Amino acid sequence: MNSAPRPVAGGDDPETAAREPVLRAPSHQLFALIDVNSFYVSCQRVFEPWLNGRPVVVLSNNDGCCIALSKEAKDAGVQMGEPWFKLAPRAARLGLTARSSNYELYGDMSSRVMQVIGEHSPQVEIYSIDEAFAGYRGPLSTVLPFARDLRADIRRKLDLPVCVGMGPTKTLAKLANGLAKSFDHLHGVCIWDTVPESARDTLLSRLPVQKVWGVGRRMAEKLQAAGIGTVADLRHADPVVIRRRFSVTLMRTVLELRGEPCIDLEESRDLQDQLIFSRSFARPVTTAKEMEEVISNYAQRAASRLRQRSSQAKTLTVYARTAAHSPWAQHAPSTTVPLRSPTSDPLALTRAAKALLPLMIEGTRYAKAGLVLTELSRAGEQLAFDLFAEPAQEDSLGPLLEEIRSKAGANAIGLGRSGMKTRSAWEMRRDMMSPRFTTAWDEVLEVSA
DNA sequence: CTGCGTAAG
DNA sequence: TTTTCTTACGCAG
Repeated sequence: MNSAPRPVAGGDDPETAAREPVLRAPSHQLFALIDVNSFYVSCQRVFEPWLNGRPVVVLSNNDGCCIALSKEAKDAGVQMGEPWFKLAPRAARLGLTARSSNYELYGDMSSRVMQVIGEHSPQVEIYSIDEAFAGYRGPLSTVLPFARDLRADIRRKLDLPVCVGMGPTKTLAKLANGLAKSFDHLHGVCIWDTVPESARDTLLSRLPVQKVWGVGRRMAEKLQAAGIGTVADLRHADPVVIRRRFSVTLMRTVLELRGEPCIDLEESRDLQDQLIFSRSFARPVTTAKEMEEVISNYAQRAASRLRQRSSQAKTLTVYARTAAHSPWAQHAPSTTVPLRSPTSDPLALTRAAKALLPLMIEGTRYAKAGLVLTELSRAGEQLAFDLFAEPAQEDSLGPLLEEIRSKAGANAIGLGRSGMKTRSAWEMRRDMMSPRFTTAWDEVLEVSA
């Protein structure tokens, strides 16, 4: 199912191949993995250039812990995931600057990055907010210039630093990207095929197996127990044995490490399987009244995401839970509500989400709540003979709310209690926000020439 | 099919 | 190894 087309060298068209057998340089299908260095930090720096060269961290929602670190912050000993309240006392001494995460800004910068990549390659798979795979075919001699040019272009157009790794498989492109990041003399670009054979094995026999894309901590432990500790060990392992003792996915990884492509470029996953909207609260929520406000708010934000994706949900799951290791009573109520017909209507979703309220235990200290929307379908497609299909009238509210929000801000309007302009106690803490430089007219960066 | 574990960034 | 959030996949039952 996931097997890739073998890379075709030169002309796959027999007629062409016969006519010019020697004129055509061998052409390889290669993969590039482009990845922005410390993406969130780099986005902040584009608009706050005085942060360049200084230790900077970006904090998770609620200003909880560090989710992005500049190189300088790493060098200063700041750890990924470190809670901000522990770091704050040392921050001044370290010269450390923190920023609340600003996903609007990152999302906007991300699409600009993807667009530039698209100008360089006809096949692009957006892999995450800051990473993309791109297909490349052409003679080996043009690969390095391609990668360098792509990197320089992103720097020139967006002022973002990226690393580019390339190889005959996605796994090797990932690996090469890691090398590009670790070795300064590579200047952010590494082509696996140009790494000398002798250097490859030395390199791989020093890399712990966990560095491989798809091998996490658990798998690394199991592999270690089987005597496979390094990437080189894994590459030399018998694929059949790996499939039997571990999994078919890991076998693909082994083959990919050997240069045999097994994982396709997925250019467009046109419809995601599910949409999750969940947030921890700045302060615990203990009453049904407050929880109603929370889930109404979440349902409306989930609805607008659904709309942005031109998608509709048939099923909604709503849950809340107490903090994982709190000394207080634990509770994790959750319920799944089948919706009458696929919808992205904020009213319908809000109504459904209220099914959580009777399951709550009044007085319990809930720390987080969320919605899971599943059985997604494209908006507009309706089941042929759905007797219960909602009339189109219910649909008109969503776009209206959207329009008002985009003009007046996300909290300008809402349904029921969630429409308050003043911030509620449970809402995210974002004390160190920088403006939304690229997406909100009233926060646009001012330039003085 | 559902729930759980693993992995990713 | 998590004090974040989101998505996906494989496996067991």
